[in-house]
Amino acid sequence: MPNYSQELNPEQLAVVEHGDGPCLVLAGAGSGKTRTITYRVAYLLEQGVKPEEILLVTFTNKAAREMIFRVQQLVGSQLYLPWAGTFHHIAYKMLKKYAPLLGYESNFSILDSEDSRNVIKLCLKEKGLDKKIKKFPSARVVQGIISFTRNCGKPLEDVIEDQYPQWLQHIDMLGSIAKDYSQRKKEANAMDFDDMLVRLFELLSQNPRVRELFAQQFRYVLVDEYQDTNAIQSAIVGLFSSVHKNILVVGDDAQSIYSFRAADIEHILAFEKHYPSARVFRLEVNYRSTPDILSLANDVIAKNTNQYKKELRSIIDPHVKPTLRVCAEQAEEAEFIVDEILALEEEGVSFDKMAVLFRAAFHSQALEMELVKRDIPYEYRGGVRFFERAHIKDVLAYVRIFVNKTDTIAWSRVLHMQVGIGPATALRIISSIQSAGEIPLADIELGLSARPAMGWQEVLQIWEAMEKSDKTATGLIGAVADSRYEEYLMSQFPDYRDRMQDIEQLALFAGKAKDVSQFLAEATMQEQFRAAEQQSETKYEPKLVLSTIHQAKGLEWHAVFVMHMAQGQFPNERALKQTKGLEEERRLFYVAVTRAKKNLFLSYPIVAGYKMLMGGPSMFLQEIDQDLFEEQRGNNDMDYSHLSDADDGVVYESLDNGWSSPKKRPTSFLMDV
DNA sequence: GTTTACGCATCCCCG
DNA sequence: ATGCGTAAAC
Repeated sequence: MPNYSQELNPEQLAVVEHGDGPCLVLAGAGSGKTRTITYRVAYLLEQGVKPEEILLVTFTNKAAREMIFRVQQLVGSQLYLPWAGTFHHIAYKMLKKYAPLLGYESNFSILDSEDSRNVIKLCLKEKGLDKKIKKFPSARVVQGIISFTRNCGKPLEDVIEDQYPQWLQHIDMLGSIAKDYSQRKKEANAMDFDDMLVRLFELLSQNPRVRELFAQQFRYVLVDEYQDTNAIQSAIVGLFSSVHKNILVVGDDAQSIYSFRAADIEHILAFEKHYPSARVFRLEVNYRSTPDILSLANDVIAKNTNQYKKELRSIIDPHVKPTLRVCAEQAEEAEFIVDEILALEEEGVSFDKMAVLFRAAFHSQALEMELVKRDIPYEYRGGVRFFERAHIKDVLAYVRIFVNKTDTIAWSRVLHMQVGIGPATALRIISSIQSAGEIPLADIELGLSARPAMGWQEVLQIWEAMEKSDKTATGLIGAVADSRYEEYLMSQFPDYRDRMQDIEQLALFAGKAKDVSQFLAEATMQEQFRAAEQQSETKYEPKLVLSTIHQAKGLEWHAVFVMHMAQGQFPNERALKQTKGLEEERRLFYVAVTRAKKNLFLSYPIVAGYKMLMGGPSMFLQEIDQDLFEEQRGNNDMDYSHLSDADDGVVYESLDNGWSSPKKRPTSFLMDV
């Protein structure tokens, strides 16, 4: 059993030993938040609370795994916390059981965001909106509008007025598309990510008996990262704790950075209003960063007004002031970063103890070129997730139709893989299957001509192989892979060997799942699983981390570089147009600097690429106390006078392959049309 | 009528 | 890299 008073500081201890009732824990960056939660759980268990009486909601799967692991270490046994996980995991578990109450079959499919976008494309096409008759938002934008609306709990009109005023004239059409989209999903017995939350809320609010059952069971509700919850999540949490009122939320309003997916800082700020009897605790002792870094961080966040005032205190000895490096251009910024990294490595800081952070993914392009040139191993956090790779999704689509024959989205994917079957034939086959109901696939009359018929036969062969398998997730994947899929990959892609290896990894992952639906759900809900290729590396090699700031949240490194701190880039121009956008950008900067333990380097280029004038230093650099960092300038002083007449000739050109824009923009790119 | 091949725009703010 | 619109091929 842990020795609480010895292993926790007084602030943390107070939270852990808090009795009953609502409770808000404002946990600053690096203040031992995870530690506090895990000790709290251990404490509750020690008080005789049963594992199934604790609901522990986290933001990511990784956080859930880590907390479960650490609680296990504390209580020293193979403890099972059945209700610890992300909102989506918990929702899935409940929805699976109560699907019929909501009009779903319990074998419902889960659509990932690409699937859902494809359905929206169909809806748009149906309305004749695919042609550019009149300007209409793209499928991606429509998806964003619908998703945001559902998560923030406001009417569509409000969301469009606030966030998408340029589409106000299409408001009725958008509403109609949202309806069509919803209906298509329902017909396919499928839920998208938002449905997982919306349907759970429906289940609890419309079925008092179900709500009572869970609310009675959950004597203690704990929510991590509460500053990033959206309206529907916050409502769900409220329902779960409606009987015992033992709701403990942990978060840091200063790190609320997910408003683009409807997270709202107001939930944490208004917690006391919502739960008037709430006790508030603050964790302000920071175990991560030097005082030099924290002084800068505190000064950054002090510029925000909509927040709980906090002051992080360091317990570490001073080290060095943060550095601000003003660079002539992107290449020099990259060189500077690489030079510093090599110098630190020389001092014994290995590459994996350092990270370069940036506001937007493409900011790292110039740096990556330099890293390749200088032969520095790095890993880019981001890119296509394992379960979103095309070939993985192909195989999953076969498994999905096997589990849920009405999954038209998966069917469409399966059919389009066949040569000879295009959109028209696919549609015909899908509607035949839908109306056929329980009739075996092979018996369905389709009346196809020769070429499509051949493709269909191949699908049937794979289906039969799945029928003959042991029907476990691993067996089904094997059946698909052993059938014609390898040939298909071979015919389509030169790198088919790598792709087949991924599918082996998939089969391996499938071995861990309870049953096939569980496997499919896990696969779709694993937001950050990319382990396959990393684990199969022959030798472990420490790598420098490149990451967006969003992805860096919750992590820490010995040395952190925040690059591209130029006006227009960070704060991001588009983000500034949002209401309360500036404060969120500032929080993002705060998140970035609080990742650093010992060394913090800030940098920005004056020009980037060819003839592109950056906007000078970020306002975040200008507004803070200039004594809090050491400013350095590059050696090669350049003459920028030729750029000052940046009239309508200024062109935004990115450096390489990616996608350079050939069109001239009417004004500086900073205006961002 | 359907499918496929090919050129060109677009994806990039953030998960 | 991917996704689309268009035009040739089945």
